[in-house]
Amino acid sequence: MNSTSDEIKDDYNFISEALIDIYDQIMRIEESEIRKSRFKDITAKELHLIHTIGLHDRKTTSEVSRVLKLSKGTLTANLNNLEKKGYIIRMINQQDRRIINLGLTSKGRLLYRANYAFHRQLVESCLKGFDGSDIRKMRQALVNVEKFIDEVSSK
Amino acid sequence: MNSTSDEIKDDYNFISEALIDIYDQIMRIEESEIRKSRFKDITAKELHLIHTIGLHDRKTTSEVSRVLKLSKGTLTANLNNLEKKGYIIRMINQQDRRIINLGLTSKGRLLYRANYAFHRQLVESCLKGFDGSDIRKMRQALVNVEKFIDEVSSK
DNA sequence: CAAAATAGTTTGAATTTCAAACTATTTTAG
DNA sequence: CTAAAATAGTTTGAAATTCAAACTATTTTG
Repeated sequence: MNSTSDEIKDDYNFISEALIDIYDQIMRIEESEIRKSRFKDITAKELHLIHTIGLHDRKTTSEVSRVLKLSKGTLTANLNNLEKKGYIIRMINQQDRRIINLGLTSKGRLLYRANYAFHRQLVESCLKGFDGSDIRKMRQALVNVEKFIDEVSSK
Repeated sequence: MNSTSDEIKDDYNFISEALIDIYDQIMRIEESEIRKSRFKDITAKELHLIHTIGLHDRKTTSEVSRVLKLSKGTLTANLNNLEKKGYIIRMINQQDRRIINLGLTSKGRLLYRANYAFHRQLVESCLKGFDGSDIRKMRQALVNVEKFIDEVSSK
């Protein structure tokens, strides 16, 4: 297929505008879907934190605060909330007792999987009708964005 | 090109995970780039608000709070901040003097354009090496996500 | 083994948010 | 035509979120 430069420019604008709107909406819908389920006490931010803690990684508080770019104090507060609500557990590392390893409770793991399923659904709907080569393109686009982000942040 | 079902499944996972990370990073980098420029007093949220107010729309406070899903009180507070910092103006609507129409000052318009340029750069880097038909696919993917979001929110 | 470094928590202040009450204005219904 | 209802936006007070700095407990280093 061929395209004039103007048509492509128009696509760029469309994509740029759509991206801004879509992300906002996804965050909102992700939270509201979760709140319709048995996990009514969870915010989008907490979802993100639970996703970062992950199923089997036993990450430390410092690791998580570095990844999420939250101060250690803020993360402690967030973890207290999630612990109170029964989603996460703190485990003292027996090799180095300064360190807390983080894990999900069974409730936390259920939530993780529900959220993961939602993301999958979203990606599947996004790529509906795409073949293997289309999907590879999509992947490439994301790699490009990651590269762009790296370049901008390291300059 | 041909792909096995397993390869495709792997791509789905990659895309799903990448999307989660990327959004977070974009927000952060967007703010940090803006803060390196003459607009040092602006947060990512304020950037989003300025984008929503837009260059020429003269939206009302209610419209903006509906779009951004912020309470009217919260929006009033945000607008006060941006007004104090010289980015926006409130204009009393002379047809209906209850209504405030919102506009950007020249400083606000400069910021809008700088942010817009950043988004364009991002999208351009994302689509580097893509031809017209690839780009159309990309557009389709976003339309698909929008449709998914609409379906989920209306069900 | 004492000093420095590290992991995580606590503290106090600043910011952001919301819902509800409030003010000003316009629309509606009798 | 006017009193009541509705609407647009602001104010208020409380709750939640965040951060940096001080702090506690533990481990590493010299």
